[in-house]
Amino acid sequence: MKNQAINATRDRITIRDVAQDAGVSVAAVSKVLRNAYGVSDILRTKVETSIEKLNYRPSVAARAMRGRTQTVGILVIELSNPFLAGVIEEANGTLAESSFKSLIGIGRSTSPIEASMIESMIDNRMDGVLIIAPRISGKVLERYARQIPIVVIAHHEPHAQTYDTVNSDDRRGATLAVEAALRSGYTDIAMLGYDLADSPPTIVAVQREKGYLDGMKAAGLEARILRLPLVGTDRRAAIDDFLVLKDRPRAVFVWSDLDAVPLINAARMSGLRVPEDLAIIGYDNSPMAAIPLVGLTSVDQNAAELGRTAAKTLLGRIDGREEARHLLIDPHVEIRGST
DNA sequence: GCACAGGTGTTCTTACAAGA
DNA sequence: TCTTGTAAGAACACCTGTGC
Repeated sequence: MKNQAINATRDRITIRDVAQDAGVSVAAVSKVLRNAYGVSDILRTKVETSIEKLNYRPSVAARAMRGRTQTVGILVIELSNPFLAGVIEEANGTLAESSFKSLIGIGRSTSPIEASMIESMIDNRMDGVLIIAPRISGKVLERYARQIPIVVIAHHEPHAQTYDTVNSDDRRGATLAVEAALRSGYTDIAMLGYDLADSPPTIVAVQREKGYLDGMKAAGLEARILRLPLVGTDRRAAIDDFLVLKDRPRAVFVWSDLDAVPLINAARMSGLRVPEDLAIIGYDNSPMAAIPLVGLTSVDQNAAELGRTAAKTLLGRIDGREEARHLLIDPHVEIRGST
């Protein structure tokens, strides 16, 4: 086993092999790789020919010893949320423009797994970590951020000192949803949230509840929050129960399209007319909400802008910026048939 | 046998000297 | 002045020697 490992190391093509094949020094190869000043076209051609011939790839581990690996970890809560795809795609594209590669880890909505993933990213000497909607506490993130640059999306912690946050203004977005319902003539507006008992105060759902309460208070209306079971559990029965409530509201703001899309589907399947019997507003403006047969009015938190801004913020951290930044991106409501 | 310190190997980068 | 090479250095894992 040990011999195999040694052979694997020796079989690897190194910068020395390239230098020997091209008939130049190791330093010359290093300069070509880094596109450094002072390299003639002839030398560059020689080196590039040998790199291609030997199929050489620089060792990330060895580069890490000198400083950067040019890799960034992206840690996501899960992959079933279609909204996240837009964030990841834009972040990945922005990082690629700066020659950084991104590797994705899935936290599966549990703090220990998220912590383990972050530690692996640190151990693999990644240059930074982009975390989307973590369950892990801000205190723990502060600790990790002393070891590696961290930017967090969908995590409201405006007082964090060692890491940056980039968020949609979730509180404002929820207020906009209430205002959109009011403009459509609804006054009996409830919110469908979920059980926040074991959730940290930094999660987006908490901000969205505050925004809903702000909107209802400003309109002089009574707020009413109904709760589904925890995210990750089967909530179909709870949605069905909501639809047959005797005092079912005329309009409902749902904390996320993750629940709003199943709700609109269940409502129609049970014979309810949307929006005539029940108006529904979601949050995220996920691709599913935009499908004409779904036609869900939803708060758009601009996934592409979130991903792009977060990636740029992380690159700034990697470049040595030390003061924390906490950025909010303006949401807007995308009106469709469900209201 | 264990802990500790120092040495060695690995891969790449960088400062600076030398040659055309 | 531009191009290239040498030597030193960085940072880690692993190895070896020494003393208790």
